[in-house]
Amino acid sequence: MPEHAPLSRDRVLRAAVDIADEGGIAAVTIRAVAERLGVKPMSLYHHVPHKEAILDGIVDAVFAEIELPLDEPDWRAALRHRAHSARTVLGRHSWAIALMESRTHPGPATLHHHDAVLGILSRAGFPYALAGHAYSLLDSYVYGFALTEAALPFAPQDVEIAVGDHLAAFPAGAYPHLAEFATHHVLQPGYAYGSEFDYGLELILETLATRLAGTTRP
Amino acid sequence: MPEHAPLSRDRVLRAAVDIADEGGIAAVTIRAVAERLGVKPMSLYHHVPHKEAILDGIVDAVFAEIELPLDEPDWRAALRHRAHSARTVLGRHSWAIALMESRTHPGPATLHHHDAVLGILSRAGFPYALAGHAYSLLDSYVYGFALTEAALPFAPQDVEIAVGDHLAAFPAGAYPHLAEFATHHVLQPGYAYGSEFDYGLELILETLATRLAGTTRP
DNA sequence: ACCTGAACACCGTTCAAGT
DNA sequence: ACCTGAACACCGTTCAAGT
Repeated sequence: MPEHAPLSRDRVLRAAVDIADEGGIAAVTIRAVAERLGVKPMSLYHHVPHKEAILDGIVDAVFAEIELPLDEPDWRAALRHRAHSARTVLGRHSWAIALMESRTHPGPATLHHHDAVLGILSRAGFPYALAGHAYSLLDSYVYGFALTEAALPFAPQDVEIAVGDHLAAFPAGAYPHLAEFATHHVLQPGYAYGSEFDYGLELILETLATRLAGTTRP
Repeated sequence: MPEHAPLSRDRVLRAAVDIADEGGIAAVTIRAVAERLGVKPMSLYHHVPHKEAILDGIVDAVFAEIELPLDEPDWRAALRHRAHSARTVLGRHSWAIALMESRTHPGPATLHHHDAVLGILSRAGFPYALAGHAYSLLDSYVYGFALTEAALPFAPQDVEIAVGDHLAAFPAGAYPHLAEFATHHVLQPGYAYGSEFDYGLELILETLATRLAGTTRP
């Protein structure tokens, strides 16, 4: 049984990520992590100073999963790849989005991630100011989209039923634009919120390309 | 003393918001809310079914604070105003950003907010598809920026000191692009991460305006 | 109707004790 | 060195009892 491999910070973090994926961040308790590892709660404290460190650690572990195409010469392709990967990873571990807000101790994977993205912008010839704009805009968009997607009041696959139920529960005429938008757009066959991601991403990348073309490094 | 006004769902939610503002979302416990209201923990259950309902309620209360300029004829001005207000409100209650991810029961203020934004887009002549793109993009950006800003590993006012410390703690050369970007841009006088918000917002609004000009309602 | 005391099954964490 | 049992000060919530 791999359960009895020696305990380590890494095994603690992996168990915590698995528990969060299955039951949300609230399910991550010292006692639950210990039980999954076949160990007593107190044993964890020999590998991790306190629960906060576990939370910092699993956020950093999530960042480590995001792919960074370091050998991609085309900056737009590289940033597109990073954005898609970030969205996939954050979709798989949606508890991590909420956790980011309160974690102000970036780990090595997080710092490496930021370093790599700045490297892509630098090699593409973005002046510092424009690189700052680009990074802020792209990051905000990607994390924000993941947040919005996670907060949808229904699972993406049953939009029709869920939105229908929601609308039926509304006081008649209380949210006219919402009702109109739902019936004429969201409830139409073929609609999927997820596909909005690419529209926004491409709009941002295209506009940044235009602005890059109009500058030179100072 | 207003402490002895009759208890109500509203007073419970207001107390919960105040506690979250002061001590973060973890400080919001049934017992703490009760104590602030000068009442015993069990009394809250006569006005709120369980703690989850308090969390749903305070997220909705935060949405209610965001200003919606319903009488502004210029759609860009209206959306700009909404975005600035959302950012201010989410900055004041940064715990709410994290909470949004797990709240899938939108309250009346949240629904009214979405309805109003869709109304602005509709009156501006956005076809359904473009309205969907615009809303997704703007919302993702605004929430994502608030999230990113809240997650900064230092208070905005002491970037210089904090970033300096962080860089000093790095293994030499471990994050070269980050170090270069920090010394040549972030640490320069006059830099403030907060001012990135307007760059991204205006880029999005401008590009949406261009795309709106190229469409007609189907 | 609204409020509450006691109790239950949980938390994270300390400390002293085991190997 | 690594692991653990017992204990402490907390949680949210049920239930029966008070006004």
